[in-house]
Amino acid sequence: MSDQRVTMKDVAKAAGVTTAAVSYAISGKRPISDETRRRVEMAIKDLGYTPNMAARTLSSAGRSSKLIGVVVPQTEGGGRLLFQNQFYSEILGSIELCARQAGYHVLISATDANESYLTLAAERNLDGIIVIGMYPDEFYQQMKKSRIPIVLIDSYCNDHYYHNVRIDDAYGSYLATRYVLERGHRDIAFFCGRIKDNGVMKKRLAGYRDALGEYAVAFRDELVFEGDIDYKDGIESANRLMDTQVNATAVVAAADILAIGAAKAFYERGVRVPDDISLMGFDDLEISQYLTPGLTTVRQQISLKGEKAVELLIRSINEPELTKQEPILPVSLVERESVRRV
Amino acid sequence: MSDQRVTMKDVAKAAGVTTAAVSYAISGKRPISDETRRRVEMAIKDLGYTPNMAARTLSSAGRSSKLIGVVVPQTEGGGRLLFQNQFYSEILGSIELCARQAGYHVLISATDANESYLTLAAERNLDGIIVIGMYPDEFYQQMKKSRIPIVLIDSYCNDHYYHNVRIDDAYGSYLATRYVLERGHRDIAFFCGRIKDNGVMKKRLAGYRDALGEYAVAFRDELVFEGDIDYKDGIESANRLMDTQVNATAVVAAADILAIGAAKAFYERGVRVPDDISLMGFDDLEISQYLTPGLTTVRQQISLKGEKAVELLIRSINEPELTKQEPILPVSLVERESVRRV
DNA sequence: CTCGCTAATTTAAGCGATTAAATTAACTTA
DNA sequence: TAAGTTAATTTAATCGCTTAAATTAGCGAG
Repeated sequence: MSDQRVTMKDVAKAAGVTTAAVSYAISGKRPISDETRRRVEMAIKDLGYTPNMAARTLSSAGRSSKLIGVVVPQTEGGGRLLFQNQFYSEILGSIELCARQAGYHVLISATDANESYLTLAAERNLDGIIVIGMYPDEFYQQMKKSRIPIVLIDSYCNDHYYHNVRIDDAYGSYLATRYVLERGHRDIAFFCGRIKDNGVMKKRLAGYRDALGEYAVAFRDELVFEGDIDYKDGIESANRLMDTQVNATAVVAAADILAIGAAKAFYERGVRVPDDISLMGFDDLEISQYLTPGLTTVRQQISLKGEKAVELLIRSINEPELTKQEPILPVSLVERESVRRV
Repeated sequence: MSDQRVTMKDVAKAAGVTTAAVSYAISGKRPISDETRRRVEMAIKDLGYTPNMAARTLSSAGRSSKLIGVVVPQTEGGGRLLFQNQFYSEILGSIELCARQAGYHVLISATDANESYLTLAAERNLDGIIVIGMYPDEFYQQMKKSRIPIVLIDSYCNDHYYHNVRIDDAYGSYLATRYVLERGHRDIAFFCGRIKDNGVMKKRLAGYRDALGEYAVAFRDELVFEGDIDYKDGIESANRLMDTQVNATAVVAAADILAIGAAKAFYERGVRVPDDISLMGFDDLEISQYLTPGLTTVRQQISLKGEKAVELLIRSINEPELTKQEPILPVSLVERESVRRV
């Protein structure tokens, strides 16, 4: 009702100056006498003034909204959002934290990969966007039209408009597979997402092959099980593995959730991990250490990925001419109990 | 560089009318001739015009930003955000989805429970806020000063400024405990968050007591294990349970993540679930069905919570005088393999 | 003293929309 | 045919802030 919001005008009046002086006192873009600054600060405090970002965004030159968008993929199936997956929520958490510390707010969006992000960017005057995951090519074609800095996480998009934050997927997978090989396994199945449309999975498969090669183990097509990257398809792959008699003694999963699904399927059929079959994950989700048995996996510092992405995005916002950056974050093997010597 | 954004002025010029006509054509707040509307629509399409929300928010009367804030708690420990917890990310996902469908965007924030939300609300002209979880009293005192609609999820805050969306926690817990009792258990431990500062946990404890009472089983203080609501404290409680010789044959956990932690601790010490001890959860996180054994638990439709919250918030935005609403969502028991007859 | 110079502040023009109020055009109707 | 309606559009003010340009005051130097 009567509660008009406190505006800069009110502050100006209270401090006995004009709004311009208040603005300069706040931003420090022009020298202001100590006396004036003091009075302005007092007035701000007394009145409980909060700048209105809409006005700030609108008013000339700066044109910055201090808002960044985070685009999270949706599962094709519709319904469940992919970021119900631990991985996405963890990364989202760290993005929010870092962004806030840098004075930015975070808008989330999980729209399907249409032009709608373009609209979002324009509509909300986004200063930048972080895109998590892989998308169809046309998405990247479209997206750059926004003309704002964009950082991709876990994408193998080559377009040099975009910055990229990722881990060394091939090496991680190589590590995982080597670890299993070192423990005597030779018939090693590989569970992964659809190689065709997922650069991350392509790399992880490559790492698996590299390790096999190093141990002179022939790569066998029938040991590779593709599917969606969710629990269900982990189960699905494990069942297919058990049904076809390929006799693998170990499974390297290209994602922890696939491993978790697989573990469940094995359990259901009385196949014990690691006694009857060894199981290796990739990601090290928070849950993975609490599974029974604990999942041996490749750790990537998920929240570090978020941090780096924000850092890079903000740098790119401030340095528009910054050329494509692609930091590669480290991975490491976390030994738990799901793989055993054969 | 030369890419000035397309503004309403550009559209107006292209359509040969004034911005007012364009605005009315878009909003439909005044009658516009078919001919004009057609020309405006064409111009919008041709130029690729997207309305600028900052300007829209700023310009008079409406004063709506079509932006809602979602406040997610931070763990006291700092570091890890609580919404890395499946529960929060799942609810966040559904909130985003529903909000978007209703034409709103979602700003996330996980600041510690200071006045900063107040600032956020003012700064960004938020139309409303959804607050997930319990906060200290002063938080609620502060928050209502924002004068915008606020929907709390899982809070037992009585202040009638706030709407509330929750489940029947006591009943859920009653169901869980009764289920365990029905299977012959009499020494039933209860793992939960800190009762003192968590209304949800208080209710769930009450439900546990109710069920015990119904079966004439005495409530024993030493069977209640409090802690933080995370995996670690699930482990912690289970270890304490095993160390003190209280000899429980079953554990009812007031949250799935507590149950998951407990399962891990039992596993580590060679105590088998459900053979040696039965385990009951609460929440039915997505992961719970994939645990080994599958966790018997109380399902709450997490995403429904999000949907209801958005629905209620938007209703409240449109009907400012709406009196306090508190929809209670249903719970149900999901039978899996972690509880067995004794 | 006056002139220039610097520092601090004010003036005033936007930013991109919305919207109340005024205007114009096209019809009725008496 | 003049007056009265109604419908469609324009005019112009405004939202809360930023910022280029103008103004003012104070000061040292010539």
